[in-house]
This record gives sequence, C-alpha cells and structure tokens, in this order.
Amino acid sequence: LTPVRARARRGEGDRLRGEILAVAEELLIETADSSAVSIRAIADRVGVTPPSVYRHFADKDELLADVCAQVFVRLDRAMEEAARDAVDPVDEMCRKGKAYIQFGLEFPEHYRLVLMRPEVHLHADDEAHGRRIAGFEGPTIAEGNAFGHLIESVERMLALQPDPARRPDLHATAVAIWTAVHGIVALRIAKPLFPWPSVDEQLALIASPWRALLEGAPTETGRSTP
Amino acid sequence: LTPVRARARRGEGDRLRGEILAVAEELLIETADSSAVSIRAIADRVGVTPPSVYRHFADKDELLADVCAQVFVRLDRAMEEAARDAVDPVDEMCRKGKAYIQFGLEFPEHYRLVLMRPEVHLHADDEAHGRRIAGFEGPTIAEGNAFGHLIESVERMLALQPDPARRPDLHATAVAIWTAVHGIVALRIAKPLFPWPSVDEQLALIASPWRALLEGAPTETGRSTP
DNA sequence: TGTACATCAGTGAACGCGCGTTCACTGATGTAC
DNA sequence: TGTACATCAGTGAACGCGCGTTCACTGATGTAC
Repeated sequence: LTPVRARARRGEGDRLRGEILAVAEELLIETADSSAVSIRAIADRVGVTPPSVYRHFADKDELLADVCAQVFVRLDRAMEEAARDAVDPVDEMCRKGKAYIQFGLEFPEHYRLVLMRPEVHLHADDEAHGRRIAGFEGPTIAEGNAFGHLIESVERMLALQPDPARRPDLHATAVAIWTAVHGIVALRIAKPLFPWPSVDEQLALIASPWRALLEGAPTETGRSTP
Repeated sequence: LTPVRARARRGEGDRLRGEILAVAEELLIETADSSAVSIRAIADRVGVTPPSVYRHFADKDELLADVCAQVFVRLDRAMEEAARDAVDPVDEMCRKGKAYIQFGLEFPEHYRLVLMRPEVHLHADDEAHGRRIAGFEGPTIAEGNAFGHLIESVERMLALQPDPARRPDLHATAVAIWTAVHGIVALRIAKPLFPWPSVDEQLALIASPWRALLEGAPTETGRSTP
C-alpha cells in the first residue's frame, strides 16, 4: 500500500527538489486551480512529508517562483522550436505567435500562473528582479528569455522594410505582437464558454490590414503564412 | 469606539445588502487582492457580524457574483458615456476602447475579478447562464451588456464600408477589438513593472494599418480621433 | 576488516491562523385586539 | 391608549477545515581511524 520511497543518497539532495517541482506542475495541470497546489498536496503526491519540502525551498513563494521560471523556459523553447523551420521573417513571426497561443491553450493553468496574475510581492528595490522574473526581460538572451527572442524576430521582420524612416519602433512593435496574442489566449482561458471564432480566424483578422499594406508595398523577400 | 449601527427597519432589509456589496467592492479596490475579501473582512467593515451576511446572500459565491454583475454594469456605463459625444462611428469605437482600457487600469482588481479569472464553477447545463454572467452576452441589450453595445458600435462602423462584400464579419470584428484592448489592459495589470509604451502609442500602432487602409479607400464620412 | 562517529535527508507532532458556515438566541420593530 | 404577541434583522459562540511553517528527532549513508 505505502510504497517506501527510496531515500536520496548523500549527493542526491537535488533529486527530491526536482520531483517536487515536477509534481507541483503536475498538480497545476490536473486541478486547473493553482490554489489547490499546496505544500501538503505536493508532499503527499511526492510521497514525502510536508516539512521535507523546506529542505529544498525556503518557502512556498520560492517554490512557485521556480515553477514559473520553468514554465517560461518551456514557453520560450516551444516558440524557438516552432520558429526553427521558418522560411522568412514573417513566417517566423507567425509560427512563434501560433506556438505561443497553443502553449497557452494547452497549459492554461501554467499560463494563468505566469501571465495572468500580479507578480509575486516585490520589494521597492526589486524592480529589476521583478522584470527579470516576469520572464520577458533578462540580462542576456538566455534560454527562457522569450521576450528577448521575440525582439530578435521582430528585428528581422522590420528589416524587410528597406526604408528605415518607415520602420515602426522595435520595442513597441514587439509589445504590440505580444499584446495581441495574449489577448487571444487570456480571454479564452478566462471565458471558455464565450462563442470564440477559431484562433486562425482571429489571427487572420488581426494580420489582414498588415498583409494588405505589405501587398501594397512590396518587400525584399516573399512571404509565406501557414 | 464602537459606533452602534442603526438596525434596519422592517422593510429596509435591502439596506444592509447594499452596504455589503459596496464594502466588498471597496475592499477589492483597497487591498488589490481579491483573496483578502473574506466574509469576515466585509462584515467587519460594515460593522456587523459575519452571520448577518447570510441573511442577504446564500453564500460567498453569490455575493461575489453580484459584485461582478455590478462591475460589468459600471464598465458598460463608462463605455456608453464615453461614446455619447462621438462624432462618427470610428470615433465612437475609439472612445469606447479608451474607456474600456481606462476602466481596467483604474480598477485593476475589479477587472481581474471579472475578466482575468475562470468563470465561477459552472454545471453542465449552466452554459447559457455562464455566458450571461460572463457579462458580455445577454438575452437583450440591457444595461450591463457591454458586448451587445460593442456589437452595435461595430455594426455602425462596418456600415461605413459601402461594399457589403468587403465588410468583415461582424462578430469576429467585435471579438478582435475586444481581444486587442483586453491584451493591453490585462498584461499591464499582470506585469506592471514591464516597460510598457504609453497606451496611446499602443492603440495607435494597432490602429495604424487600419487607418492606412481607410485612407486608401475613402469612407462615407470623415473621421476624427482624439 | 571492523568499529565509532559525523552528516544530513526526511519524519512526526504540533503551532496558530483565518476561513466559510451553522445554530440557537435576542431584542427592537411593528401589528392586532 | 395599552397590552400581548408575531416578525425578523442581527448576534455570539462555536464547528471543522486546510493551510504554511516550526521544532526536536530518527536513522540510513558515508567517512576516519
């Protein structure tokens, strides 16, 4: 009945840590309710007593922050992977957008956790840290820096406009794209019963005026949208 | 120290009900944390004991649902009022969008409560009800039916396009507009520390391709955007 | 090879807390005679 | 005008719950001699 958990060897202290993080995520997906993810529930599922968690995490906030960090890494990875086979910058952007939306719809509770709640309590001088854990701004373009990668993609896309004077602002454009896909994902998660058009329809409608503009003013390279 | 609360007269049972709703909202704004809004905290602030709340609301869910309904009515009212002096359908749309965003930024915790959380637990046959309490779809265009009013505005705007064949889908367009403004508001609420462009900048960037298209194809009436 | 000892991953019991909700009640307000 | 009574808004005390966290501890794992 009670499968005896093998105790970690001396050097393997991090094994339980990993299991805790994995289970926390598991519970998040299953219950679709982040308030159901308690230290006790996690410990139960891992097969360990609640206090053991504190050997690996200072408190619940730290644990959740780590889960969030993981989620961002995964989101970033999904987008990077989707963009790998892109044939041109616009295609790259479309693929990233789709991957972003798919990620949110597939893991709504993850998405809610990291992008639909206020950031965990931040102290006054915590701003930089706050922005970093926001997952969309990092000191370097490291793994998990989804916004950094987005910026790069937008840069490539904007370079298609040969006249620098007619190029929109880089940061503002990236934010606009992020905002657009977030709107689609976040409202669906919050209001699943609303009669939403298909995601493709939504994306097409948003993209249509841009497409029309681009067709009016020919670009350096051809475009292909899936 | 303890100001004695005047007890309601026979017919005035609804007075406390109103006070409870008002205080619940007050707490929501002040604490900016909907989990801090407990029956006990509400009762305390009203100057009454917790059980009294149950004379007016079946349980906490009903209370919160009522607060949400109020919030939607207010949001709708804000948009309708903002649109009153519009000079043309496009102006009307812009004003509504701005009012929507302003409402969300001014009452972030209200906004989160009704548009950034999953709808309260719904039973299988609760779909219609669910959509109704979503606040954006009602049986009639009554007060509080913000989405219904949005649809009407979009209809007027689309009518500017004289060629019906080139008119985009009504519902899809309304959803696109809702999604766009929601993205702007919701991300700001969730990530206040992110270096956002100004709201006007964000709106302008979204609107710019449409504007360009409209300028290319003249409409029946002139446009004016604040 | 054997024994004493240090390490430290995980335990068991308990803490104090705030929560939503219940129950039998009190006592002012209004009504009937 | 006065008294007995019904109504019902609000009370006080308590319930059981799950939570995050603490503390002194146990006992297997590894190390030194």
